[in-house]
Amino acid sequence: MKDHDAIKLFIGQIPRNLDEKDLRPLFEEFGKIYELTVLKDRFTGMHKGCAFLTYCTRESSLKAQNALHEQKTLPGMNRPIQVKPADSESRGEDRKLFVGMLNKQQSEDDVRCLFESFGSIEECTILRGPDGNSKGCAFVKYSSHAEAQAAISALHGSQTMPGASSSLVVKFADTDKERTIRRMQQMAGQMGIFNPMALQFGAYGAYAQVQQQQAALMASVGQGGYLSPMAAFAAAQMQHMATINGLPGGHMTPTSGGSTPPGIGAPTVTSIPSPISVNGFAGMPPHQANGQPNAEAVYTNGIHPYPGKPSQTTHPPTTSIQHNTHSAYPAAYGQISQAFPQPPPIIPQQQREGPEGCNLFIYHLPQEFGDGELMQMFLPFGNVISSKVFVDRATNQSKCFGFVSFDNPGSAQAAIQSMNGFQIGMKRLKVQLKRPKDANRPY
DNA sequence: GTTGAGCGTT
Repeated sequence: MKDHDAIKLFIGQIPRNLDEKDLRPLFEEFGKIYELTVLKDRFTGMHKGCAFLTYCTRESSLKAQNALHEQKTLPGMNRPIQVKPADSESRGEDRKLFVGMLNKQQSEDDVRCLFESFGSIEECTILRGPDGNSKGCAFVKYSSHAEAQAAISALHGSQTMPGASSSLVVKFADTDKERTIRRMQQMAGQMGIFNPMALQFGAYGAYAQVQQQQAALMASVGQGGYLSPMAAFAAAQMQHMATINGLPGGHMTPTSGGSTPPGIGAPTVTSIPSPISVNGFAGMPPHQANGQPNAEAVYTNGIHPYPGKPSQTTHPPTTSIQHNTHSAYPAAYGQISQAFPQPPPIIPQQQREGPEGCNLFIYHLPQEFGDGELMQMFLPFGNVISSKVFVDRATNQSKCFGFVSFDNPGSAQAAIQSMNGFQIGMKRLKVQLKRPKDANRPY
């Protein structure tokens, strides 16, 4: 075993013809070796002329470092051997902690008090915004990894500061690499790089797929059985379709100042869910050359007839799902991959609001709706750059209102036209432009 | 319950 505070060493300038067993004798005189690994090229497997070495004790590492680093040149090399803490070790990152969920009133001294019993603190900084206000987090650097680890064990989650929303967070600070990634993400967010497809392809896609299948099956609406949010919504749409087609049954009706939800006029209702809906792309309108959504294809819940597709047969549910899953997916994916030759990078949704006139306030959402369902509901009208259902922090329950932001005002207007007053269950959606923060002009 | 809180990485 190795000590918990042993140091991983980077060994450089070693001849490429030496492998682990050749190197061991060289290093063993300073102590027992815990691990020695020659670095090899990931692809070719070629010896890279360096290695990682971990002794069982910190003391051995230090001895080896002092005795060898830059001290001798191995046969065949023109530079002296390097023996130094690996990058992962002594950049400070392994003994530097990120502390979150602090009270914003807590000062450096307060934090020191909290952390000093676990080791000697080399550095303690509260993170502050430009205005000097604490961001509620800090960095604490100990003189050793072990001390830092001890602080994590003792303090992480141990208490909740007054005014903080959850318990104290104590963890190792980001490494350089992690920080770079974080920066890039922030930048991407600021530049408004957001691709709704990312969500489609991400975890939500699979979820939506199931939802859509359930919707297509139209299980017992309003009969007491639980319907998942999207299923309820999609089923509602279908009932709506039935209504406007003069078929019995729907209590979903369009209203709202004479505007009608899109999809009206789709003449045929069959039981075949569209390939797109089955794969979680329901509501993703075909985009035309002008980049505007094809409103006619929207909100048919996959019952928009496919011209040139002769099969209007009614399949039993299971069959239709399998049928679509297997045969139709490539077609849907083909469309997508044309639009995005490179798979789009998954960039976390960071941009909250769109430009003026692009942000909608939506009220009377079904209780079950989350961000994902909200986005699904509005995707047909354009590029949704964010969707947010307001949630009560205490109960985690939706407050039944939320926000959707588009990248252009036209989409927002189209969404208002179509969705304001749209009835779901006993409620009608209220869809309007979000009040600007500097709310001088009321809408 | 009616207009984007918050978990924050120098």
